[in-house]
Amino acid sequence: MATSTIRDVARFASVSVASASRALNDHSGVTPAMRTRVLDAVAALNYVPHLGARSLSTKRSNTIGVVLPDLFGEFFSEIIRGIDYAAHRRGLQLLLSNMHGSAQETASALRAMRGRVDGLLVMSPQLDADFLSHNLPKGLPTVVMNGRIDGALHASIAIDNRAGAHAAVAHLVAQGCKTIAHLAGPEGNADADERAAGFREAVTEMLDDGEPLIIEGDFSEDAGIAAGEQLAAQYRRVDGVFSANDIMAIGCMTALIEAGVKVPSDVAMIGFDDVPIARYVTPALSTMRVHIAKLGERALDRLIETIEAVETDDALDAVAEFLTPELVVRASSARTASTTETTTPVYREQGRVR
Amino acid sequence: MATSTIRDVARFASVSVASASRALNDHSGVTPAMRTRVLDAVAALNYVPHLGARSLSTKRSNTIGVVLPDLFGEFFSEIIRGIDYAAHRRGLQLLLSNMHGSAQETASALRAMRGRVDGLLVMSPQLDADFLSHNLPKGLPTVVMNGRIDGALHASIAIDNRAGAHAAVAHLVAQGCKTIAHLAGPEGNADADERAAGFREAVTEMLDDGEPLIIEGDFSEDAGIAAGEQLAAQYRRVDGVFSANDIMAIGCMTALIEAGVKVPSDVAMIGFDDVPIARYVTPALSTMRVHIAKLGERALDRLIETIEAVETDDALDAVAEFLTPELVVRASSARTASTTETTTPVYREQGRVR
DNA sequence: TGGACCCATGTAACCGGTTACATGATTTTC
DNA sequence: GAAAATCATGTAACCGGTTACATGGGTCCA
Repeated sequence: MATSTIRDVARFASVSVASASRALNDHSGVTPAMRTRVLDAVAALNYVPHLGARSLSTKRSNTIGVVLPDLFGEFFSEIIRGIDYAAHRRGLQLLLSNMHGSAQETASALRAMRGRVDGLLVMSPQLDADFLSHNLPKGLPTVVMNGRIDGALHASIAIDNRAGAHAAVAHLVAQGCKTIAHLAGPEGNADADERAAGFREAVTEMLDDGEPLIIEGDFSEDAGIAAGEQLAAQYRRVDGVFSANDIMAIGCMTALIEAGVKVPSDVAMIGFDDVPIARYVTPALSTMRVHIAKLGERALDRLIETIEAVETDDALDAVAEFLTPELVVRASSARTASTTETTTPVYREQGRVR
Repeated sequence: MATSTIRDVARFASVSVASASRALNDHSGVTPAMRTRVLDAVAALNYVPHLGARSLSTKRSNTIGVVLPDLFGEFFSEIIRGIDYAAHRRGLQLLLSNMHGSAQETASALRAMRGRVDGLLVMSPQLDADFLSHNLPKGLPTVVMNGRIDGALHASIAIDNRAGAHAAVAHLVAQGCKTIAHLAGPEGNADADERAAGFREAVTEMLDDGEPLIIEGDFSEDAGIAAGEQLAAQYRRVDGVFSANDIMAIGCMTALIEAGVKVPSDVAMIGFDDVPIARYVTPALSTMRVHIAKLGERALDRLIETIEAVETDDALDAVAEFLTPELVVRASSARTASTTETTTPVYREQGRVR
């Protein structure tokens, strides 16, 4: 049996489509009698409204488009979880589009959102504002997550990578580290670049130790392992490592330990992100916690604000908002029994798992 | 400036909307001259087609609806990754809907897909086939992942939990375990129930040891910790644990070790799923690997087959398909230097990380 | 030169909803 | 008791695309 339309319902109930529609949408001015007639017909025909058609006429889809780059595991699920949480609270659905690969593909992913969503959440650590504003369907409210906030053409929300890097370095220095290396993420990635820049600043500020030491990486575990092996071969020089993300830190730590280097006593290690795994490795990894889910949640909230502003014609300026990472001290960097911190509030693990 | 429609394009190019549409969709029988005129207009007006409108008339949305329960972390991201991978290959988008909570909500999530998607992927470890067939928009191709395959009303794909449980128990037995306990998942969850059933069968089959020992759990780390504490208090009786998922196994292992119980020599431990964390804990966790991403990928592939079958009016029967988990031996259960396995091909870790 | 045929283009209906406006019945008001 | 106001319901246009069918100009062939 073919699925039925509102006209079938109207015919079955011997009323007009307008009445059927009104009854279905709880409009005012509908007789109880009329309402029950329509609802009976709906039940009899097992009618389910066609939401595509509805959104065409109402210009409201109750759907938010989410465009993400090809993401490293934990980060991906957490950000989706956050977005989904906020969306679900408002009865919104998510139209998901991962852009594996080329700018070409990204452009088409962005265009494919036109007419299907009420707003767009875009995460683009490697794309610049130009590209975005050129390829976003005009008039579609958009919030950029974690991008380069060049032109401030769109509302955006991102991690305060610089502050995070500062806090991480400050922590290592407080632990007595004299020579700190940075295990960097892929060049061209906005987050990675900012973390490296923050590291440079912090090191020249807090240690008068000549050139900041940077090891190239790409956010992968293998890069961390390679770095660890390299460091182990010359480890006398370095007594602290600040990695641009957790997974590299874990790889690096593994390689160091395998080579007989003691963590944290020989080399203190701190990562970035606080992915779930960080708690489970041995020694547990200190890190700059980014509340990834909250980032997604907040991004969605701001998108809603933007959408509402557009509807009421309020001009809302494209403010850039930042989430400050939080220092989490675990075994991989804890040299002194009690650590005092100044830069950021210290979050202490509640125990349980090591 | 308001976004432009195809009629604007047609007017700008001084052609009919039909021609504009044909030119845009690469139909045959369009003069090169016509095509360029239209494309010029498109460029001039920065026209982006309204995909909602298009799918209303073509009855094709190029979108797949995905309805998932509120998922424990790793599983969620992996399954989405798999689905997304297969979808992306075909140029499909995903409309995501998590059903936190009630059946009521689930029903509305399912209905909300009507008219927005070409097919549906539903994961419902706790819903029965009745509920589904009653609430799925009629005529919408659907593949059920990991559900109870009661009535075989829909195509489905799931994990062969029974085989997995058998293999896990066989492995523990091969390691010399005499008294094996099962750390169970939440009752009512199809996967959990099947794993427990498989465990019961395997134990009565391989060990003539009276009543199978089952500890209640709920898939959470805390449940694992509680179980570990409980076991430690009486550990002489149990020398092997098969946990219904990895995260409970990890919690259990942590609690055991903290209580001075040696893993694997006192108690051998094996989990289920092979979430990424399993490799990183100490000792690394043996597990039944479920290629979660592949599950999602395969589900999407089958959905496409179903959709195509509907289009060509081929009847395609609702076959249930199973993915067999793979035994992965790591330190948490490796008592003998070389382990020989019979039930399932053994996958050996490539090294690197510990 | 005229009819058959081909082919590019245009006209208008349609997908399945919503809603502005028209209509006619009922109630209110003086 | 007639005019005005109110209100439930119906008619038809509209959202922005696609496409069946109509149209008319050009080519081919007798």
